[in-house]
Amino acid sequence: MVTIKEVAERAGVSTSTVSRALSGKIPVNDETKQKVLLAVKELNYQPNVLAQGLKDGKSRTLGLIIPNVRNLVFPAAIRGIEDMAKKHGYTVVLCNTDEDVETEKFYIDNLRRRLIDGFIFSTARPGHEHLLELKREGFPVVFLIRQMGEDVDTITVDNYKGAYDATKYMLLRGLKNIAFINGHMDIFLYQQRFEGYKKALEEAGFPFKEEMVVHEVYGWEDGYQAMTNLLKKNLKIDGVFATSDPKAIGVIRAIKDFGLKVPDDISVMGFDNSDMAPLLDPPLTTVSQPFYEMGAKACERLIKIIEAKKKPKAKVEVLPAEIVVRKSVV
Amino acid sequence: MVTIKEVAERAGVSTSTVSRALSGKIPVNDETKQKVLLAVKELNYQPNVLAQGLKDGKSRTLGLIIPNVRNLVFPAAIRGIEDMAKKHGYTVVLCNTDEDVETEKFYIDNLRRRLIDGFIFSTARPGHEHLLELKREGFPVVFLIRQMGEDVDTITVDNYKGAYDATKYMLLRGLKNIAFINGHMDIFLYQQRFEGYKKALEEAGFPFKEEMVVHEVYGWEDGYQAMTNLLKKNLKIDGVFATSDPKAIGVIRAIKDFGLKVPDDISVMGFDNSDMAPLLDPPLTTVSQPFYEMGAKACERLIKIIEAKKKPKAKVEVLPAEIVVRKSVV
DNA sequence: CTGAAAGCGCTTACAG
DNA sequence: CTGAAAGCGCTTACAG
Repeated sequence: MVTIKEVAERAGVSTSTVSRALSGKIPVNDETKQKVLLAVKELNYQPNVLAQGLKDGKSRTLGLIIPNVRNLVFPAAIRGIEDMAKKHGYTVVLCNTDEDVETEKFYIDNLRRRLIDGFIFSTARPGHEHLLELKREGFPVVFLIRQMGEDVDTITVDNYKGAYDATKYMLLRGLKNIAFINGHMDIFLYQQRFEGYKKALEEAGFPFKEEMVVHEVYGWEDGYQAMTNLLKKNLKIDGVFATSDPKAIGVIRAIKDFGLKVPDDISVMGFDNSDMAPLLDPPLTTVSQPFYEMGAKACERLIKIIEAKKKPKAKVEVLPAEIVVRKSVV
Repeated sequence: MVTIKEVAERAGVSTSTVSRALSGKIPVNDETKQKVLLAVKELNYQPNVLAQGLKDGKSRTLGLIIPNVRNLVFPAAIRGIEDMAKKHGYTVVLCNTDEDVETEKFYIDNLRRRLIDGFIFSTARPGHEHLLELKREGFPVVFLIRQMGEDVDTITVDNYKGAYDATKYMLLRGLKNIAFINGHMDIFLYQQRFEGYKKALEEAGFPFKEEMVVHEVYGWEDGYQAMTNLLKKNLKIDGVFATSDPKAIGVIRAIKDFGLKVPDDISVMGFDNSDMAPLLDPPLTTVSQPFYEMGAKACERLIKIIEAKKKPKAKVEVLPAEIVVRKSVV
């Protein structure tokens, strides 16, 4: 790699001048500048980012910590982050934790040694209070999708209203016995979705029934199992609200395997509007989380925090969660 | 961050000694070593990776260049790479190019300035000869999934045999009119799959027909369109071999929308065995590429190249592509 | 406006 | 075995 020294020699100036001509922050005589720029071009000089980083303690690198890239919801978010990072000259390091706290801590440590400039986490949940600590230390942190309190900048969706609207929509379509297949209740967004569901039922005069609700369901296999169990209980279910697309996929499969039809016999509502939703059979009616935009916003926010002179006050940004009507609800 | 200087002071030795005690490569008196280790522990010292990198020109970071994370086939591969990188103390930067050469070059430049140690590319195809150049320069490079010649280390799958076997399998199941929905023929693996298809047909005494083959199809929308066009031509198709799972998804959708059944009226074979394949309706019979393992192997190979004293000769590793029988073929 | 010098946090060849 | 010094490639306060 060609270094600043070689450029300086070729341009007949000191390395300081080269540095200044390139940074643009400090005035340099125009003629000198031209000489430098010429030498830079001729040698195809590219400053060494590690050396720059060592100087000012920044690496122009962002850490993205998620449970698992293979989860349907992340690729779109990653893309949003990536594109925004690129636009601002940042690079992003991807880390999968499988929800494991130790793995998460390992990555945080590891990346801090690399002078990472900030983190985006999609892993917030009880047991991960060290993330709040990181933020308190003054380290740039943004939460994406999952929220934990109000003290960390967060990009999320209106999970309560999304679930409320979805349930109400199903009710309006004439469904009367709507089961609820939910995720882990220690994750805030699943609490909110549950609240939305309950509220809509209540307002419609059909208070929710314990036996129609299953929590702690994760992924499509689990969703399949949960739905199969429900089906066997003969509860006259005519609709299911699955609080994620993967769960909905398992639910639909279970209904079909039980010999019933979606939506003719049982309607299914998902949550996520992941890339797969339109490809299912029937195409999935679901609540949309705009993952790409959310990722882009989270990244933009993080960069703003990193580059701010004084840290702005944390803000939780709640985007609307809208129903995308397709074919899985009557 | 605590620096090596503080550790040295606390342990009452020089920074050189701290460095040596930690590296382990150079002998240090056992007692001294213990003092150092204690100080390291007490201060929770973590060496600054940027500073280390500046010294030996390495960053312990790998660049992964793919067309798009949102393509179904990549998440599993990424996970394999990630897990292996973590095991060896490397970090990976993810870059999406959308197949654009300029974007790819931008990332390569950008990452080289960050002293990236090596690259994994899943973007090889004509027009990307600069990747071969990179390798020729002595830069550690591995190709994943897509191959381009024999001069770069590559982890791929036996695309010819996979396609041959899949076609033969369909033939054996009694199918006689098998259409072929293919990707861009400038990508080597699509050439190979096409060859495999032709060979199997030929051997069975049904030489392939031009009107049954569509090239340049990308993604499920395209697959839908291609299949719809084929269907309208009334070619008595009883089977379709789509050379990627996304295309197969579009093909199945098109067949259903045409009022026909899969596999009763038309069988569909995919290629990839992506995470979605078992979730389709019907579950997709497809040729398996073991993405996770391929990613892990590519990463392992890259690290081996990076850490080798003298560069090993490039090797193209071809893994078997096996048929995963599910329900989309009679 | 420009150069020489110091320093970012490490590692390692050179002495001892 | 250990320390002082030099150096990795930059940037920037200090002089001029």
